[in-house]
Amino acid sequence: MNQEQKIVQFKERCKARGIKLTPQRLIIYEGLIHTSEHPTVDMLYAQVQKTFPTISLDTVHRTLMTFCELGVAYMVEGTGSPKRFEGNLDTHHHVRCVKCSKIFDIYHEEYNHLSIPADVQKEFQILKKTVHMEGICRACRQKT
Amino acid sequence: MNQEQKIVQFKERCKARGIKLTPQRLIIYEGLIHTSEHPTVDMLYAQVQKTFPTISLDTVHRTLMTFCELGVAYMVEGTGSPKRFEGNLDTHHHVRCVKCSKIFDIYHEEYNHLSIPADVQKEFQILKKTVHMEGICRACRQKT
DNA sequence: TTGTTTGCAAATACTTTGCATATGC
DNA sequence: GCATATGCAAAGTATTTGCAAACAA
Repeated sequence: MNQEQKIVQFKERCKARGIKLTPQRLIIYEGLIHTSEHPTVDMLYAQVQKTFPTISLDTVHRTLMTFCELGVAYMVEGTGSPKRFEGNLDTHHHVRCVKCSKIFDIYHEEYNHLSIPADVQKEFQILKKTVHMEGICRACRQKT
Repeated sequence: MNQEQKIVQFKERCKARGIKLTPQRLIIYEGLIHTSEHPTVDMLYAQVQKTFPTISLDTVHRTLMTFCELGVAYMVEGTGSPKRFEGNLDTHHHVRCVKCSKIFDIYHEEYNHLSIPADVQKEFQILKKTVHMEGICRACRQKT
């Protein structure tokens, strides 16, 4: 799905859920889907502020949480703060550099069809299933 | 490996790395491996305080970080704060309840032998590879 | 018009740092 | 004895909350 289509879908989903389409929400959504760097609240705030100077950090934070509930954004798994977000809903996986904290997307068919163990199936209603890797990226290895 | 053996191994690893074996470190380590609830710093602090009342929260925090560097503990992947830790180093995976934040261990052979995509292999020195699931546990489903 | 959302400010939660004292080796 | 580790306090960062004003529907 291209970004135009995503925005159309986003608007529809807001309407369907009775969530108001404010300019803040739209611009935050656009900021989120135009980057692949899995931004923190602050990173997105800095970005959005360029075109919408009066927005508050707080609104960015609350809006991202709303997006997660709406199902139009994900919070990226990882260890610790700050939280990282993404607007890419295609099935994919992550690898995070433990030195620089950059997160990269992984597309790998093998990971998309993992079975869920029967005992987990029984106890949980599974919402998300991803492979998460940690390591040291090339750039950070060369720094040392 | 049973817990006695883990403690022996822990002491050896401290000595090998030139890390001092303080009573605080030992009691925090014991606390960590005697629970399966993937505790936060605060949870472990509360636990350890029962037998070591003068310990500081701070020491618990710093000690857990030291353990992660030593490789005798892991920080559990997830979304947001507070950090969660575990002393179980056997290959396993996690499922987290998005409602109550409880984390459960998953042992599933299929997950232990996932290949690493060639392009990831090229860019990263991978240190850890786990399957992470999110969902709603039985107890939380029944609450609603 | 009406209930939702925003922006601000203050409060809270979590984590890190600096330093003097204590302690394992 | 000496370098590391601890405990305390303070600072720093991240997140959440309460509320009046603004605004989408």
